[in-house]
Amino acid sequence: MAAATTKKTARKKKDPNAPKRSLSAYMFFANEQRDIVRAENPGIAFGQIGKLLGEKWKALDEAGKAPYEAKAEADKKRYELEKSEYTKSQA
DNA sequence: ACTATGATTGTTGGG
DNA sequence: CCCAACAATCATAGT
Repeated sequence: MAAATTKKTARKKKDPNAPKRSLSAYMFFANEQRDIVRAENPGIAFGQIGKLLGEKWKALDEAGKAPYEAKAEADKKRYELEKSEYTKSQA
């Protein structure tokens, strides 16, 4: 299997203005974990961190995700704004 | 109306 | 520079 291109996230602009998307709770969570996990695991490889993070992510309680979800919400609003322009411009 | 998809978001670390 | 697991997202299009 040489061709491991796996173009899952093939950057394909489908929208004219492409308001992009909003971040995910994971993105905010990762922002903190990146500091924590990596701090506790100095020199940890991305392969391990990725999986380890995911496990911990779900290991968190609702309250744990709360701050991250909250950020995701705020970010979504950010996207809404972009979309607003995008839709307007599109019309 | 509903569903399914696609595109995107950000992290890590190295060839 | 880009990729890949990891998770969420969630707006849009299509039927």
